[in-house]
Amino acid sequence: MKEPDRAQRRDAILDAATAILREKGYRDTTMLDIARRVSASKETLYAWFGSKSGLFQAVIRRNADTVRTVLEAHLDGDAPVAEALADVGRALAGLLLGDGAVAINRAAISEARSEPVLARILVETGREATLPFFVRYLERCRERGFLDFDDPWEAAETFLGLLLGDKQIRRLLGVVDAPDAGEIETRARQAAVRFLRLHGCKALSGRY
Amino acid sequence: MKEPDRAQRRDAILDAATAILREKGYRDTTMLDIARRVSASKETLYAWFGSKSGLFQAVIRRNADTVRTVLEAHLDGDAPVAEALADVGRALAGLLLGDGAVAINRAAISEARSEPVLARILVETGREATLPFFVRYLERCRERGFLDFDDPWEAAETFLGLLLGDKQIRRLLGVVDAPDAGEIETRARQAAVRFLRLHGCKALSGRY
DNA sequence: ACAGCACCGTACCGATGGGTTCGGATATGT
DNA sequence: ACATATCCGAACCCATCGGTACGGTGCTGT
Repeated sequence: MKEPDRAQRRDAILDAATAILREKGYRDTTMLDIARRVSASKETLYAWFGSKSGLFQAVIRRNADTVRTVLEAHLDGDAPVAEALADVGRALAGLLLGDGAVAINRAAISEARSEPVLARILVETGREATLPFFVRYLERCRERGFLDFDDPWEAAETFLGLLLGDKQIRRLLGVVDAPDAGEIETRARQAAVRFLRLHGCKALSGRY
Repeated sequence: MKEPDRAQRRDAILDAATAILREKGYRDTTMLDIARRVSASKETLYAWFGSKSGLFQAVIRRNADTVRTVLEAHLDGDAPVAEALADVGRALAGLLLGDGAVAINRAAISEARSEPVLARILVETGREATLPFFVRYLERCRERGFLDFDDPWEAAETFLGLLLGDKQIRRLLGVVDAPDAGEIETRARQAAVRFLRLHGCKALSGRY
């Protein structure tokens, strides 16, 4: 198989795995399911990815890449702080509360005790790869006198808390649906407003 | 078996189930494991609880009862708002981030897609049974002019977000340990302070 | 044209665990 | 002391699924 075909096929397999993961959850997603959906054989899946866990590690990595790319795009402009925060809040809320991320997080959590590989990959390529950008952004704002806080990592976690509340847990438990565009918008705005109320420099009010 | 013995035995079974759940996770906890630990037979387990799911529904219910009891105790005094918030924050953080609740939440999340029973019970007996007390408390504070907000449910979620940040998710993913007493203390205090900064009535500063 | 490789489809293996059944033991109530 | 109900322990049934092996097929590069 030629290289471009190969990459395309690999993407198709990961797409199928993602789709079935969303439909049935990790435990109930069998390698045969995935093989059938893309008209591949189990043998090929094992040849390419080694194991079920390996296949889903690839799924997680690919997903995390797209998330990271989207996120960084919102943090390198020089928009007013309130807008930048709302922007990143919108993106983050949409991604983390969406069906895809929920399915992946469920998978990682299901296996967290016996086989923490998925969880480790998820955290490494997700939070630990993405949050530093946000932290650096917050520090830049502090240097310019727009924001005030002691620990930027703690501030970042505060923003996450304000943005998500306990909605992410309820999503994982399956008792609420993914937020629509309207809810995402209000969550992002509220989080930005409240974060500024906590950490915005009073002296600069109105100039954010 | 006499009634008191029966209740005691039931408790022993639920204790064993909880312990093994914490050790091995839901999927890897077998009915035989539980039976052996309490020197019971699988038949008895099925006679009493119907199924594995039924047994763990009972585990969740019993756990939720103790959580609710603890929580309510912190909300009916007339301590200063800041102290009451810190109190409930301490209790909540200790419980929700502890090994027991983490194991239960993992179990519910693992089964959330195919068999949402555990998740439903968890939410019904947990959040939906407990949060109303907190919401009523917030409303009382608003009536007395100590707090200011539009929607008490949203305010309650904000408090949860400030208290937990994304620590609960990282706990579920197994990448951080349960917080020690010191961390719980600072989380609770910080959450209370910040919540008051957002929703405390300025006019009453210093009188909370 | 032909050798070689990758791939498909299917059958198979081994282990696991939920749930059921049954024989024998123990306790309860009369 | 006897009848009844409950419980233990072990064997059993059965479905599932990760992983492997194999025979057949089509594309690739020479």
